[in-house]
Amino acid sequence: MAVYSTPFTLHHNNLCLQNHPIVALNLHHHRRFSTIIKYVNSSKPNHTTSICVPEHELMLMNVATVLHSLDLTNPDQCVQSYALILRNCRKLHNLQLGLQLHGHMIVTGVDLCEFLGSQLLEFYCKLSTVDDTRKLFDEMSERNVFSWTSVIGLYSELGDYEEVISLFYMMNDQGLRDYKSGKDVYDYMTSIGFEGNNYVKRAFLDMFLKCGRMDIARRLFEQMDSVDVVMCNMMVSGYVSKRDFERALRYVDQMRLKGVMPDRVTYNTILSGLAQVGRFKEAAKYFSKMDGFGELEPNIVSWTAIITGNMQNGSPSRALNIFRKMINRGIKPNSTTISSVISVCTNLCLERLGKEIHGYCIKTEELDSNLVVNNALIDFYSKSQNVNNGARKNFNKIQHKDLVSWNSIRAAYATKGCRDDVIKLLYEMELQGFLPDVITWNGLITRFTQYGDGKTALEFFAKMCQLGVSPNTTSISGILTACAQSKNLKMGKEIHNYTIRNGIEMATGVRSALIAMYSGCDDLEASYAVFNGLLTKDVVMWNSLIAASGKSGFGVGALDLLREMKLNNAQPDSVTMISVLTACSKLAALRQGREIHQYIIRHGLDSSNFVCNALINMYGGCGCDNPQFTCIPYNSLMIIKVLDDCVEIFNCSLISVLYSHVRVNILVVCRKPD
DNA sequence: ATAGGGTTAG
Repeated sequence: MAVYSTPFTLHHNNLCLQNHPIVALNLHHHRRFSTIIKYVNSSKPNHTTSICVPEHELMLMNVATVLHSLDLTNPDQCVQSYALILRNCRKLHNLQLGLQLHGHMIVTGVDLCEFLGSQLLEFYCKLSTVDDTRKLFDEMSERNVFSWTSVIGLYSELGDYEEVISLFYMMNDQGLRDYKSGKDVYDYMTSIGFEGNNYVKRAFLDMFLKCGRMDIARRLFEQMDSVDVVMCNMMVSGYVSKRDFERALRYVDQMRLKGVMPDRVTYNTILSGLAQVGRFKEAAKYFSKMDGFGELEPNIVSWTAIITGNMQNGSPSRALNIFRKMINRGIKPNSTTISSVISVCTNLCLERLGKEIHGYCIKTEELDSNLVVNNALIDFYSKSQNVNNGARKNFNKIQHKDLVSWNSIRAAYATKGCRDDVIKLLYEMELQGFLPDVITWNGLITRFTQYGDGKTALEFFAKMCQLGVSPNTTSISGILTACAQSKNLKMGKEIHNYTIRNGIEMATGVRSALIAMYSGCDDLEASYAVFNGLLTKDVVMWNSLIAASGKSGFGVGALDLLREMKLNNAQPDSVTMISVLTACSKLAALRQGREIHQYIIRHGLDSSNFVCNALINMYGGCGCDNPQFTCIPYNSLMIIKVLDDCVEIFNCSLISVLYSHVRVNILVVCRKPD
């Protein structure tokens, strides 16, 4: 593991510090102290001691010793000691000592972190006055679920339901949704027969729905004396988020029976749910139902739901078409629509359109200053290789940056392979109080791999593990690709073992990455071994092995696999075609290439531009000149024509040719030469 | 105070 030249202290990992002399000394004190506390707590104390010294005095004496020996340069150890004493003050009902300790904490300036704060608060809750407890709670800068639970529990015991609910809303606002503390409060309130008004019930309904406890939510909903459209929509939304559209629709019927008419929010909820899972036809049905229906007329939310649904389900060009239709209808996009469309531009490498939309944003104050829009723009400029004048400018513009902003700007530098800039940004971010998450590391791993620097990608993977961030399947696939890229078979094998030990080798993405890793490290036999070891072989696995064989120069094997695949009743798809065509190209196997071409036409796989490009490549690789292209479908010929024009007129390299309905609309995306 | 659409990895 390389040592960074820049300061790099993202976490206080104290595990490795235990051998440090000062720390060891402190640990010694800590252990001694723990023993005493354990002894004080013990229900059967040692007779000789307990007879002559009362428990409280013993406690005081030893606490004083510990406080004097606290090593203030080791915050972690201090926190542990303070917390331990506080816990025991609580158990021994020693208010005075706890207050003294709080005073000591203020004097020494120990950081009231989430953990210590929650311990101190719990002490105040149990032993001190409500006012003092509340004062502490309000002044605490970091609150975790335990802190909220303590203070909510306090008010619920006092029977101050208004305060319980108001704290509940505050907790939800801060993004802390804790099912257990909510359920405790709820159980407590129902147990003493407190019914609560509809406001209270609505707050609980919200909580149970967000925790996915449909059973409790449903019971609560049925107990309501009266329901309004908002509460019905909450139920519909709950089922939609569970992807249970049938029940969601049943609630729509039910609300009609109760005399509540579904509104635009009801339809938008269902619409967006369907669009998010790619059920566009049904979504469109609801959309057209709303169309021309006065109050239910699709609004910006309805349009945006359809656009993002298409975007997130692999149809970005369709998302763009819908966006254009929306603009033509005179509907003004807002920040939500814009950020989604910028993401489309990023994915399709639509540089001109992206810049046009950026221009539109600059003219509108609301869009220009929006965090999410600017985050999307950072990524857009990063993917179009414009770091300093694009991504960085938007990053600097953001007043209150969030983790996404930092992740995006770092990825921008990673795209260019700037390792030092990335490390500097990690350090700067830490100073701002943000910790890197799994997306941070995955972003760095994949970008550095794409740049061709698998070594740095591996370095960040190690750093990620060292900091205790658990790798997920994306991290694993990424790091396997990095191993292939840097031909690091040893590390690749280690990762393979890791996946087996942790039971994550079953994920499709990981399996195909394993196959690609071994072939990339020139061990095609191992790729075959992984494949043969699979119990079920889906088309993705076949494609992975075919691609691996082709790339390793074993084209004959790739063609064999295609035959074998058909015999095993696996249906080849367009990805299969691309791989086998590449193999044919390398083998100059024109006869097989033509056969595959026939297969492509028979199965209608020629609508993908990638397949067409592979066909062009195959005929070219087999030494066919232009006349031979007559056997290529009409759309490919057009692409070639456009490609030639492109090179001739603009003198640029073609990176991607996109078309939805080729005869009608061809879109060529170009990149200036580097 | 309560319901619908958003950005970063793959």
